Amino acid sequence: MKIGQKSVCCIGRPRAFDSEKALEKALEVFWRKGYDGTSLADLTDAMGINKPSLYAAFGNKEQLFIKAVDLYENRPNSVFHDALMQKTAYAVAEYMLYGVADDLADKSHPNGCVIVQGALSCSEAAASVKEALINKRVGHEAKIAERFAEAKAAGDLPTSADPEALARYLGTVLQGMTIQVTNGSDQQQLREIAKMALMAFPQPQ
Amino acid sequence: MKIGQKSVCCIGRPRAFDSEKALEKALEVFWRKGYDGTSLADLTDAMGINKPSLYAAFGNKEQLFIKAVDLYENRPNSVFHDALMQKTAYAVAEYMLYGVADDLADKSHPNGCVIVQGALSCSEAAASVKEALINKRVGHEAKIAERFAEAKAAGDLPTSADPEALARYLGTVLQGMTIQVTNGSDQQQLREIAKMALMAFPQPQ
DNA sequence: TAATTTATTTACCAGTCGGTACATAAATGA
DNA sequence: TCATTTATGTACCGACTGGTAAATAAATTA
Repeated sequence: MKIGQKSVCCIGRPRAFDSEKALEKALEVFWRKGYDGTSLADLTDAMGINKPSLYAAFGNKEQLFIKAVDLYENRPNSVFHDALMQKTAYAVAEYMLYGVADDLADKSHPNGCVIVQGALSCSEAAASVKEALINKRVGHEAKIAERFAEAKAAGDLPTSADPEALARYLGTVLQGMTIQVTNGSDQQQLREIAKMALMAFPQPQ
Repeated sequence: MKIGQKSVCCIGRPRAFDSEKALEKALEVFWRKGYDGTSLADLTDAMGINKPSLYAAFGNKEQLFIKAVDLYENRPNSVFHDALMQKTAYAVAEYMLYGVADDLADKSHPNGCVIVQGALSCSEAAASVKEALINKRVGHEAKIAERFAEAKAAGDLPTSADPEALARYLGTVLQGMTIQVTNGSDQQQLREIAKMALMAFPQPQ
């Protein structure tokens, strides 16, 4: 609905910070410290803004967390979406296992996965956040199961295969790998785990 | 060093609570809420004592957590120790996977594993607790690797087997299963995961 | 009974928690 | 220039954080 006007954007004083970059900073803190472990002071320090700006732009701590996790899910190099587009169920699992291994080993961002670690055990104040993350994890597994069901219909998984069980197994290994990296496992070790996990997966043909 | 005297125990006013039971209550709270998510008020409420008693008996929040986790590790029905005593490496893995599946499905205690979830992502105040839990997880895997190395020497694992890689894979699946149960997986589903994970493990003979 | 030792209760500490009221600053359109 | 709108900085809110000082209570030994 662009109307060729010189008005930059909106009425009122323009915000002095980049909303997206501030959200990235917030994500990094939540990722590192979890929801309960992150204070508003941690957030405003990292984001370079003060509390009223944070509340005006993002709602409150909980809504900021959800927005940060949404950003996390839609990261440009998200392994998840690319994996689902592989040609066979085996290739999907393989892409996801090695892709996550490589991503987890990447030291340019905090350890692990914010969806797994953000609010695993938590205070009552974080209960709704915990539930939101559970829904995301379950939803991801459901999408994998759906992809495996397609593969089964397409004939590249045996008729005896259980798409949901396969998805749960794959999810289990991926979630376990996020803990392994916190334990100190490096890229090679994570890829070894991926390789072993694949041995339990129905081979193509 | 029992000397047959009628003195019950010690000098001074006796404590009015059962130290072990209070510790069990503390464990349950930490298990459910994690270290950051648990407040001293949560603890004193659950333990039925007040703060000065807690501090006199257990030190501080951090020391109480460590003591609670020690209690957790030495639970009577701890799968871990029993698993290591099985006759073959495969039997060790099998016992551990199915044992953990059953234990995780047990609704008489909080979900998951306090060693995995207690301080995965956490505040700076919990950094030392996080490190202690990492050490425990790594230590457990090291004991499994040791057991697998014995098995390899005994000839019940192929000479090509890598005991440490096998232990890491097993640990990964077990840790992933603790998250699965929080996601809502039931006993049957956890046992399915255990079954699949075993398919990647070197078969006996 | 008196002195000693330890546990409990109450009340409190400074610091931090998530969140907001209010005054001011910077942009807009009229 | 002026009213309007939105963002910012400061200063504050009550509630809660982990932790403790001090008084009292209950056991011991002498």
